[in-house]
Amino acid sequence: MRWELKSDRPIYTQLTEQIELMIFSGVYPLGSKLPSVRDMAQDAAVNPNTMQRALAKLEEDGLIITHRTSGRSITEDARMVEIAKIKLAQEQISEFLEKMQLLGFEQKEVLTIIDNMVKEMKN
Amino acid sequence: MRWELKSDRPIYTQLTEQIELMIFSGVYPLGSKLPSVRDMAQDAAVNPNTMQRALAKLEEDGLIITHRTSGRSITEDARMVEIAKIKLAQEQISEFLEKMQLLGFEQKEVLTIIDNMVKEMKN
DNA sequence: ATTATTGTATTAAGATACTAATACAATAAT
DNA sequence: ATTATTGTATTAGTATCTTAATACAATAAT
Repeated sequence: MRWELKSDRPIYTQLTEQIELMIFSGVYPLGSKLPSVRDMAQDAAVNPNTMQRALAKLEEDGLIITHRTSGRSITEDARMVEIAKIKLAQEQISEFLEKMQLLGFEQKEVLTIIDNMVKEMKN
Repeated sequence: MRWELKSDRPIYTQLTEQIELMIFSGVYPLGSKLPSVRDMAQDAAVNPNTMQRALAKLEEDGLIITHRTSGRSITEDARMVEIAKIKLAQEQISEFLEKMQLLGFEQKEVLTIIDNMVKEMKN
């Protein structure tokens, strides 16, 4: 695994995102076992606690399951993954819309502007 | 002026946003003079430096002009205000789209999801 | 029963960011 | 010319967040 870790944001956040993506994309299939915290930490050249913190978030969201003394595994439940994906998206969107609203933009306006920006990017 | 200052985000950021909104909404009309840093700081119950930092951002964006020893005023240029408003929106949107992309969402998907969320909110 | 491996809790160190205190500089007002 | 008012620079204190070091606890493996 190639870890992309920049220093402009917390390491653990980036780890969480990247692992989450690996789950979404099937690098870690449903029900498969994860390496130990220590191994993953070493692989990412990071302290075990940092990796643990990254994993804790994924556990909160129900993506991975912890077996006290025999490691962690990805959930068997495909819906869980889908739900997590959508939940994540909605969190981002809500946060974003709130900001925009705070800045005085109507939701309609926001949609229009995004639509235009997306169209422009395609050129 | 009623300042809404929570402690979950930097004070200066919140000040900037609120002043910006006041400019957008005409509370401070084009060309009008702003109170002194010290007065505004006292009004918001904040250290002058904090208020100054908030104002610095607005100056960067060309919304306000500093007259070395005779205070600050709002720009006369209506386009400046409009540009600032759009710039602000685009910054937010870019940042947002990047995040979503990082999480594995296509821009089309993003538009669809937002569209649905906005529609749901209206119910 | 012992050992090795797993996750976890606690504490401390380090870094960063925010705010405040203070002193300085420039100039408009008098 | 003096004074009061303006913005600004510098420094320091405080808080918070992130990461690491270390020790603990539970149990699967032997």
